[in-house]
Amino acid sequence: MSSCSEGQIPADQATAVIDDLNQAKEGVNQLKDVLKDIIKSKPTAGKIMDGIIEKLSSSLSKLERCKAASDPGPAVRGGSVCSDDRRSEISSGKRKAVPIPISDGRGANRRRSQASPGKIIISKTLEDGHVWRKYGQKRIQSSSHDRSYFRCTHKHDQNCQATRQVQRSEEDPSKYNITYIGEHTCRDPSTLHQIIDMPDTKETSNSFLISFGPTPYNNPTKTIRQETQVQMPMPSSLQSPGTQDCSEEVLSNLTPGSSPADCFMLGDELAALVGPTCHALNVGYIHDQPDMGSSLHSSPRSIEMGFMPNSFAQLDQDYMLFGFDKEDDDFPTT
DNA sequence: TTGATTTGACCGGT
DNA sequence: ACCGGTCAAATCAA
Repeated sequence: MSSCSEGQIPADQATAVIDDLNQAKEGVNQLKDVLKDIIKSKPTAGKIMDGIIEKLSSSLSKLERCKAASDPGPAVRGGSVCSDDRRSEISSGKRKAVPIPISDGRGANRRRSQASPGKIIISKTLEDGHVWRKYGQKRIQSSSHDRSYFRCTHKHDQNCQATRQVQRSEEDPSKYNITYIGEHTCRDPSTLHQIIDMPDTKETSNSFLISFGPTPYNNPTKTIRQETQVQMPMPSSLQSPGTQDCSEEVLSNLTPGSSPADCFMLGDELAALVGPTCHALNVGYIHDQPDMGSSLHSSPRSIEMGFMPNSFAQLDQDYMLFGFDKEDDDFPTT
């Protein structure tokens, strides 16, 4: 994706793909939460999911840059395109161009623009696959709960500018309002060796191949194996959308084309299907449009997971293949 | 000992 | 002046 040039990706298509990636990312986050017990016994599973999240974040960042390049209109404002929003504010001329005074350390370029809200998510869990370091907590006037401020642990060693703000929901204190600002540009060293760079889209069409195994970078044809076969009937939650609460909702993702009803579902039956020795993981997707239902089927050699309309993923011990079919609506369903 | 969290201070934007 | 975001010393925990 680094090869993308200005205007190469239409803004609307980029928005759709970004939206899909965002939902895939959140789905993996929820999956990780659901499978936390399994992860304890099989840490590799957790690392795999961390790798997925990292890669999705990286792809999102790249896509958003492409989108910003092809659509430099005002809609870009408020997005998390720039990895360093403070610098962007300075470069835009709107903010005071104050270099960080080193003398005291305190008081250096404090406030970020309130017009850059970032992406707001309501979640029951604070876990999102990234390692955050809390750097502040404030009582906010408009809320009865304190707001916590987190930055990426790799801010200094990898100059990762991602931050998030966490606040308990006013309506439902069991949930958190999480505002993500900036994109992760870091790579967790614990998973770095497991991740290869995204192949150029010219070679992979609409699919992205991510390797989590020790497979050499240039050997993408390694046989996919499935140690445990699982039969996966269509979960009831996938057949009757809209009746289950979403554990995480994207409230503001800066992509007007997405529906508020879009969310990931991780039914208990799905979690129950994944045994402790199973390398296959399920992510279900619910959409309010019946003709864009989720896809989920299994075979002895692979398991395809319905993430979202026009997308799929294959997960194995060593590979995860994400497919984002931009045009075809006839991805097979069972 | 080292890294993470807490917390009051500082500062910029409104 | 007020509010909110960030810093960094102090403190805590592993």
